[in-house]
Amino acid sequence: MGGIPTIREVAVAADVAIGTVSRVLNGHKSVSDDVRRRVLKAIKKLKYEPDRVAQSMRLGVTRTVAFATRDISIPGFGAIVNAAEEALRSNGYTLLLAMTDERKERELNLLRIFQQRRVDAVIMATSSEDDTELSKRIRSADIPIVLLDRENPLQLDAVTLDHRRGIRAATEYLRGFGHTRIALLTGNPSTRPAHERIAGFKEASSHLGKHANHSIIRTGAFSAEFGFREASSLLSGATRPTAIIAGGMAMLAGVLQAVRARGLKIPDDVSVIAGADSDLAALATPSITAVRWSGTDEGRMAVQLLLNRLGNRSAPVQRVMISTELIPRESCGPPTR
Amino acid sequence: MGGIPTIREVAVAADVAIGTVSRVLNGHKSVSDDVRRRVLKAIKKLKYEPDRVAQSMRLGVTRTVAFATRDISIPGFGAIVNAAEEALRSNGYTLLLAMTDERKERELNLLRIFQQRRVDAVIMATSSEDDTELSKRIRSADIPIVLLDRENPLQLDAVTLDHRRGIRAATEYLRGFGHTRIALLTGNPSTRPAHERIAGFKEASSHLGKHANHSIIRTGAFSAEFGFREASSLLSGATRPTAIIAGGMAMLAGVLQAVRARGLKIPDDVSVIAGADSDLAALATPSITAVRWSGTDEGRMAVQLLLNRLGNRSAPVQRVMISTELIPRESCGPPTR
DNA sequence: ATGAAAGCGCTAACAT
DNA sequence: ATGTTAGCGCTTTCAT
Repeated sequence: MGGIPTIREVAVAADVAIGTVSRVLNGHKSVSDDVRRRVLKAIKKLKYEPDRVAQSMRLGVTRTVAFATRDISIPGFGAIVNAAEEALRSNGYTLLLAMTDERKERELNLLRIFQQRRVDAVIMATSSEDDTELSKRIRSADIPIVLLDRENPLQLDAVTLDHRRGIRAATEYLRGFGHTRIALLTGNPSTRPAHERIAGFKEASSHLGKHANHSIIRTGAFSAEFGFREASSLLSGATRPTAIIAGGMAMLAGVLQAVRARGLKIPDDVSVIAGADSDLAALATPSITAVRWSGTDEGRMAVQLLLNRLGNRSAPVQRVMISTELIPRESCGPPTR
Repeated sequence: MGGIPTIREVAVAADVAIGTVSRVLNGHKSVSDDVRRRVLKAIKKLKYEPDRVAQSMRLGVTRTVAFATRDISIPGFGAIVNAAEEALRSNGYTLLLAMTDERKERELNLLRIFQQRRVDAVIMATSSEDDTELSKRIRSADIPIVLLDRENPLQLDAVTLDHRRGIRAATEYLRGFGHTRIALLTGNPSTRPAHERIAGFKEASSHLGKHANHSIIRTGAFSAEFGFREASSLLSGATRPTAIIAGGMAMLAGVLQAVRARGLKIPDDVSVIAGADSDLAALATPSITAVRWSGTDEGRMAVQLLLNRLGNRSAPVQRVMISTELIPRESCGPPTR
């Protein structure tokens, strides 16, 4: 009584039964205009707000969706989350955000938390697609899960990115300048964005004879640190690559740093392509050629799949691929050695 | 029975009363070892996970905190949210994220949603500090609110940033090169980060005579678009500024774009300072001098204040200011006209 | 140490 | 058209 008003207080104030208040709240037909008015007035007077927790409990749905991502501070993820939150909110859902830090323990832990909180669905990019424990936990979670740029487990809905085509285009673009010693830096090949990039990279070189193909592939992580480390080691080697593809969302910063630390000029000494677009790529001097896609579409589509799934739990698996395109800028030119 | 197991099923499986299961779950002392073992076994066997929704309902606390920000895709906000989520999670809380889009309607709407969802507290940066309707709603929300880089309403806890000192240092730094025609671009002066930047800017010029001070201040928004628009107009004017300070998180990109579009060189034609650090500032060529602070500290501190408040609702208002520093890089030099 | 039961705020099924 | 009530899953008080 002193605290937050409940439906009961509204009922008393309007002199009706609580069931009637509930009916008004939920727009049921069979309520007389007079009663409806009285109830509405009482609601306004008491500043009553329905308790979504109680509703969740009663209804068995929370209208809450969890979004688990590696690290929201990575440029690019923000746009996805932004779009997802907006799509979710306009459908009456609320977004719950959690960082996985790309650590399996955390993911497992988060899955439990999501389960306990009874979220209606989750959107996530797992750290690995072939860890059996993780896969098992994911499949046995009886919450709909939409994978983000992952395709395993296969029975899950997923929105993926066409990295393969993007990196193939990037590689062909570099070959067009005459590059043969091209390095691709990317993440753990057990995740889709890494192995698809590798696939696209190889496809672009498949017509080449063994002797003409001096491709270098370094895998490990999608991070800026990894990009810096690998680019540094590559660039200081005797037969350094004439072009580098930074195959990760956050990787470009590390690669640029390494290039700069070695006093090299882009594109004169080394050509660079970013596997994901960003402010940095667009506004660096020289600007960096990049593989681009719409993070907004990605986030929106994930929510779309989710909503579909929530509407029909037994519908067939949904798979949507977001297209990518190469945005040529100033960071590529012919090799000079 | 077919679905998710409840405490009741665990009780049946362990052949005890549900109250006893609850006691085991919550680590109460008075449970015999034998019973505890049986209960634990039943929990494991059934893969029982306590329902946090039911707990919330019973306990009147959700262990959920809402974070409302303008746009999570703005570089800089990610780090804050990241830090906040981590701090929150390690304290058993879950983060609920929502975008305000810097629109009052949305903020009002979000406040309602947060109230309905019975979040325990909210962290937010409001779009305005002097809108009476918004202020009233905020003060009347009976949820603890921690302001982020805002200081009104005054009765709220807040973590603020020392923009004043940062911009004063930036301005003095530019004056040290001999600049007199310096432009400050920043957001709506009704918000703290804008008026504090303006204050710092003015402080750095206060010793100057009227005739020697050709400062230009343009306010409106913190966005890249605003930065682009204002920098463009300033740069194409007859008496263009010799230095520009981009006083907003997302603004640098717009300013750099404008400079580039006019074919101007930094720092030869115009010196540039960013009011917030970013990958872009650090790795642009030339790299951009920036006012820097720790977003991680900012996010963590907000959570700290929240936790304190939750521990004592009637404690005095808490105010913490995060320090800033100027990171000199390559984007500033003497004016050349 | 453990069981029984009330009750958190709500919706929906059942009465009238 | 409206009132009454069971019950969602849990914690806690009160018995024993």
